[in-house]
Amino acid sequence: MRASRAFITTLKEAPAEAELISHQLMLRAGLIRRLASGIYTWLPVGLRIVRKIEQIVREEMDRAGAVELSMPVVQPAELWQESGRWQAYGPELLRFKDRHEREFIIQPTSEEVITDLARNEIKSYRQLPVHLYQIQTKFRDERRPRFGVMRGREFTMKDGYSFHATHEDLVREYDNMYATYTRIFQRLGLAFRAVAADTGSIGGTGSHEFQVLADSGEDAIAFCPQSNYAANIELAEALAPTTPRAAPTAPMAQVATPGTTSCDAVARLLKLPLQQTIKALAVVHDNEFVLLLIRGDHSLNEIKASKVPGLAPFRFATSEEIVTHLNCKPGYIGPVGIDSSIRVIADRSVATMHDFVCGANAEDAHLNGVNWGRDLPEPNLIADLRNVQAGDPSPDGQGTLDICRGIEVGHIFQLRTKYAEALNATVLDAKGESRLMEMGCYGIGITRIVGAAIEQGHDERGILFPAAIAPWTVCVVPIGYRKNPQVQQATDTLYAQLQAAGIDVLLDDRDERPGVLFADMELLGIPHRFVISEKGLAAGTAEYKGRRDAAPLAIALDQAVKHAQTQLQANTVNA
RNA sequence: CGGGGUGUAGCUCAGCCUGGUAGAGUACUGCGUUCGGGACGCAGGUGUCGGAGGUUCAAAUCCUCUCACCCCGACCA
Repeated sequence: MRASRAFITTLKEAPAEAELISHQLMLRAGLIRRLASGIYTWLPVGLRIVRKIEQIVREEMDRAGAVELSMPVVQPAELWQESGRWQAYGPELLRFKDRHEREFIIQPTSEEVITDLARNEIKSYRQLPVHLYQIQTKFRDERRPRFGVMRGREFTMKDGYSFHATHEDLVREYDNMYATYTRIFQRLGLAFRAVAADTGSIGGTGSHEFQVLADSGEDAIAFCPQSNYAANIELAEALAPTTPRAAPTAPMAQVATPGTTSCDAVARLLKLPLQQTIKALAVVHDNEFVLLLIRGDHSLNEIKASKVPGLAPFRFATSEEIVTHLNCKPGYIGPVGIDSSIRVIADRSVATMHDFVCGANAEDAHLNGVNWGRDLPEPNLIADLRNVQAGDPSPDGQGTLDICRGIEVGHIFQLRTKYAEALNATVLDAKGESRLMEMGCYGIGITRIVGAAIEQGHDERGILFPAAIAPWTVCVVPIGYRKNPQVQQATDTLYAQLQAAGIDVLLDDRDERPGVLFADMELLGIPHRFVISEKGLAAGTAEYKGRRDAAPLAIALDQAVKHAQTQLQANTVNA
């Protein structure tokens, strides 16, 4: 393609709306333009990237035995009412009425429609397994759209759904998808990690997220360098300390801590390690006031807390409620001397502490040297309540955990019979008996991948796209294309040769100074560049430079195509 | 939804406090010079100052309301 026809609309400065580097670069490179909050136009250059990602996903899904279909973006409310998600999904589900006052939604996913299709079309176990997928526009009315295309409201997702006669067969397909997703993200040229994920209301272990590793990611990942363990921090188990609780060595004493409300500040005031303090978090479940105890240097994992039997759903108590139940302002509350009707749930690490520090339930005061059994009753319940942190033992017992951040770009999930049950999707088994179909679902955030790839690959000059998803893999930049006939002829020849070799090449024929051309090609992240100049032609060479290379290389003109092919080959192997 | 912030030329922003002719850079158009790293000169076009109401002789500027957008926290590809 010729750059003069490609609708390249780059910006020197990033619009003020963008905070994240990938968002800034996408705007500057002219990949997207914002239409409304969380809603973007994909400009021609950006769309090329999206299409390349889609194509890789499509090829690998097809290779894995899935078949593509397309379901409507607009779906009738009835199916969503039948599944219960009309109520459960909440305000993120965009609803509207047609001219007949009938209610509709714009799909955030398509479990209802696919299950409806399956129950109508699939009657026998002999028709199974089936795996159907689509690459479609989704809409989720996010509370807070941000980071451009990484958390937009309208986005493109590949969503696949598989149907099975048995759970064993679902597990087989789940493993198949795990391998397929691994291939897809490898082909896309991304550094990623598959991590165990929360299965929410379904339970069990059947869910993995595929996370692109990036410091700006919204998710925290706990992984073990010594083993294969990796999990979303929401899920990663914090093991109970192996050393038993030590005997008390000090009497309990009240100490004055005026104006000192955080564990950190208390520890500094008393010159004690933060690990010796306890923070009490007051929550309310179904009108019951409950105290959760976490070690001072730990943070509460709300997902874990909401899984504690008899605690979900919970919310944090208000200041007024805290004063009512503990007769003390927040900041100085603790588990000692409280009404015995108040349940105390302690994190595993708290349960083995001794001689610890906690709030005294009196303003400007804490207690030091507190010990379980002696100064207060044993906790009503001991549970895993905290987020793991770096240095914690790995749950698989094979080393210590480290923490990194990631961007979720894929998620695979064993749905089991949740939707089949809600929509009564059954087949007859070999004995002629009716059985619910087992279901899996598998998502890939196509448009999010563009942002994630840029987040992972950029420098001060712009984007560093992996060759597989770059808008063009090679560009040819002539110096003096419109002024020097020799340059023009040599450029056209190389361009034609590269095209004939099946390479996706961009010829920058724009009537601009060389600096502008170089700057744009680098901003766009095109991985390979040839420069044709009068100087080079005199020596019979073109100049080659990889986007990540420090210095250019002179290549004989008749070797240029071969050189490009070699570079692309190397690039593919790397990816 | 709670907290913070911003709306002035396509883009980045100044002007607002202290009311009085709407500005700069960049981008755009024309001409000339320049041409291997986002050139230079000259000339030119560019705005309902987010919107509505109010105060005032006079509002981008002060007041009220409203809308949009961005950032920080609870959800998800």
